[in-house]
Amino acid sequence: MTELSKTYDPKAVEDKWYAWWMERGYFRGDASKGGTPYPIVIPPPNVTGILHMGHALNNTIQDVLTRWRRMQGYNTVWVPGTDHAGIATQNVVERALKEEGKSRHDLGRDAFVERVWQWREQYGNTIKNQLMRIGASCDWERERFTMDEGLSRAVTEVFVRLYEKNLIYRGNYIINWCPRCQTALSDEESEHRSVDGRLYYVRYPIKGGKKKDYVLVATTRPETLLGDVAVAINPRDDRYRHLVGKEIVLPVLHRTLTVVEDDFVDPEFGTGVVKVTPAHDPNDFEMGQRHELPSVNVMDEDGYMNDAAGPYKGMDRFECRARIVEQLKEEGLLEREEPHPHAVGHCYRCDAVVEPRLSPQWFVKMKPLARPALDVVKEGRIQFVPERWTKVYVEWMENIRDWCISRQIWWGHRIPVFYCDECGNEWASRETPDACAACGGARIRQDEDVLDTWFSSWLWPFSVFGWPDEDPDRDFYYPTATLSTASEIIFFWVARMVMAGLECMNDIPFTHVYIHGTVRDEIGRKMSKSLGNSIDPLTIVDKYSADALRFSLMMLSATGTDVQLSDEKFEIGRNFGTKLWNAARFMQMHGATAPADFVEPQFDAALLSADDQHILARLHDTIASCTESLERFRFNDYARGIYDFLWHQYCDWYVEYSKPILYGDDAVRRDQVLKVMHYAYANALRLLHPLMPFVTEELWQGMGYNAFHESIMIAPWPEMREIDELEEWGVQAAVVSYVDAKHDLIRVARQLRADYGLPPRREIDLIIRASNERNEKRLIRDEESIASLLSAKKIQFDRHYAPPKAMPSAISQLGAVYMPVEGVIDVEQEVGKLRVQQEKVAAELQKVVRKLGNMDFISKAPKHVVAQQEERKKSLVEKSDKLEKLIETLSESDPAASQQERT
RNA sequence: GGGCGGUUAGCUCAAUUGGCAGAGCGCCACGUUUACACCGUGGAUGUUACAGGUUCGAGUCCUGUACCGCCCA
Repeated sequence: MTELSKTYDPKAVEDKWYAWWMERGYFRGDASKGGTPYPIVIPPPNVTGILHMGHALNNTIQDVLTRWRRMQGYNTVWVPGTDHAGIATQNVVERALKEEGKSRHDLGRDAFVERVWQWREQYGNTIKNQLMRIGASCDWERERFTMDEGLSRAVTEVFVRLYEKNLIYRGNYIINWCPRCQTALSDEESEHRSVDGRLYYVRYPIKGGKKKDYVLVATTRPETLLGDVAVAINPRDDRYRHLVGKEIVLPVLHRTLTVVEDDFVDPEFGTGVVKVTPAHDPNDFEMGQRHELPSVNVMDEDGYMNDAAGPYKGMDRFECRARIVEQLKEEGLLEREEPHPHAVGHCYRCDAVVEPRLSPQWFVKMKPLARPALDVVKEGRIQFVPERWTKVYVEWMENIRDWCISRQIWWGHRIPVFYCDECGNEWASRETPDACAACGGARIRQDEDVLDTWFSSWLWPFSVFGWPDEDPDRDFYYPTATLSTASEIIFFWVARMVMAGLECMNDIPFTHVYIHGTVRDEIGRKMSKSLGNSIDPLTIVDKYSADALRFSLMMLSATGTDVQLSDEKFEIGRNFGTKLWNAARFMQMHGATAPADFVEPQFDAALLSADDQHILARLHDTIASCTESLERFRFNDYARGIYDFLWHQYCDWYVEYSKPILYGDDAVRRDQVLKVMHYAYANALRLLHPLMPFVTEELWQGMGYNAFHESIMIAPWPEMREIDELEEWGVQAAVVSYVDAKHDLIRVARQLRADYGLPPRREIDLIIRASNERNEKRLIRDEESIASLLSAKKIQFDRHYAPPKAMPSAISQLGAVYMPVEGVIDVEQEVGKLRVQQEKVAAELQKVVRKLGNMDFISKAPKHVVAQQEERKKSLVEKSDKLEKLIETLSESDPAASQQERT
């Protein structure tokens, strides 16, 4: 046992223990050891990522689960890694190139990809190191990257399989296009945000008609009229029957448009007539298909207008919008415009306004994959926590649309599809072929596109375990246990993993999905880089310690609800760590006795005092509640449970109780107290370890508990003993309740002291009139500690005490407390105080009496509730009587007498 | 437009199957006490958003309203 320093210095400790844990290989998962597996795969952060509070929260959750299950003896593994974040990473490297005045095209594809790898070598470990700083017990030997050779093979394998099953196809459709990143996006990657747009009402002249013959069309994107091929009306809309068969003149370009009838048109929206632009709107595209309309694409991939835009060629899309509006005005074709807030898609990577664009892309056919993924959730084989997310998942699955997986970038898994320029063959291949699979021709080329990053992430729960190769680890660790993530990721990732798991492994990827809340700032805004309101977790680690960061996050986040953070919130964790530390120092000061065996402590029942029994019972309550809270993903209840035990049970009561004994000279009692203390403390440390790994390890070592288990990390999780088992140790339930009542008595007496403005240290005399003989005996046995807790010089026990004069007094469950004070007491004031108490009791009593007088209550409420109320009535009546008696005694006493005494 | 969540002490949030509304911070008073001022002791603070309903009993269940947030179109 080394002496603990006066204050806890996390900086000196955290790196040391992390390195030691690594060295001892505690994080390593070893399938060959068997047992019950408890695997978690990390939601892979972007390789470009730096740790933000959301990561800190999510990874603390995973670490708590992992460390807890590891202590419980599960064969645990937490697999870490990063994903290659195609668009984001390419953007980062392109930005760096731009500084050098180069573009990726200057380098060429191979050199550019090489450059990204270099970047990754240099900067890709940032988040890994940060996870280590917060104590994440990942098995780093298993660290994976989605662009690794093995994981890339998994991607190719899945692509080829799905291609061969016709579940992957290529087609010309409207997709979400980011003109800045110049790539297609999936529907999920286009984030809809409300924008203050305008709705423009444009006159489209009827061909051959007079000037007043026109149809009025409403649009939010006037620039797309350049690509119009028709106007559409609802076939049931009588207002426009006359248009059928007419031809319409497109403003600006004067092309001829047809009129089509389509149920899709909502007669209520705008004028009930819509322009049809198949190349620039998904609904119009479908209408175009239905009516065999041509598509006119008027925009290039960079968001500038192309040849088809005629005079507007070469103009930016927004500039073009403004100019078209101007021209329409000039020509008298803009009837009116009105404000029109509507949702507009934005690129989730660069925030540019997404442009619907007709282009050839690769898609995954989702319906066949979704069906089984829906079943496993509906059957409860996969459970969401909190449960409400099930519905979100189910609804998305039921309305699933095909997944656009091709991206027009260079960093990522290149689509393993090959084309033969000789025979036109197209095929998917696991290997890079030398010749055409059909004609043997050598003029073959690979598809230029790469795959969506999520196309590799959705394989993560099994690709990290070596799939598609045979792998004993995968047999053991798949399916994984819990997936912890944020709600934004349910569609992107969780849902797709379930589909991939069922498709490739024929089994679910995890049994539980824990959806944690969103981290917000102190005024409730989501933390984001652009708002600049983020709190950097590493700054918090430096300022308050990793344990404080972890503890505060868990304490504040009720299951799945959002967390509002500010710097000061981390003081909770820091203060708690300090409290813990000082409790250990206190124990250490009081003797170098070797700690008792805290697993099978073998207490001598005869030696257990009431307070010993009480703290043991409370400890086991806490073990039960912490364990249950963790099983139910109730992390804040877990944090609160151990916090309350250590601070309010152990430190506030037991340590205070122990002081007279430890400072006294009864060696047997001293040993007993220390034995109980160490037992309780060592167990509490273990309960706390998953949450505050560093300080608990430091204390484990510092207190010498390593004699039993060399590290707290591998010490067993405390085992809950039922009360009957505790009874065998000598813990009696009745005694435990007595101690609760004694605490109440002490509180009441302290209040008395405070009411009379006595400084805490000033010693007083007390008289206790116990309510019965049994309680009196118990109290007498505890006299020393009661006196110490109340700074009483002397306590007189007298079951028939009648105060000779007016005297401050109070009532507790165990009896009345009298405090003889020097000098006059204000009888009136004292009586007044008691009357207030009496009124409160009377009010309560009245409520209870009314309840018990209600026949409906007696007959309909469960028996135990009625019994509870009767018990309550009894104790209230008692209390009321005692108060009444006190008031009487006081009122009868002669103030003059005490006046005399004073002189 | 559809869906989900929220509204409880000054602030941030708890409250299991409906059964005595709690915690942390902050506030007030006292206190440097020989583990800890990152502390101790005591105290004050509630129309549980609003309006109905069900029930012996509602913060909790039902209906509606208002406001806030998120997701999807």
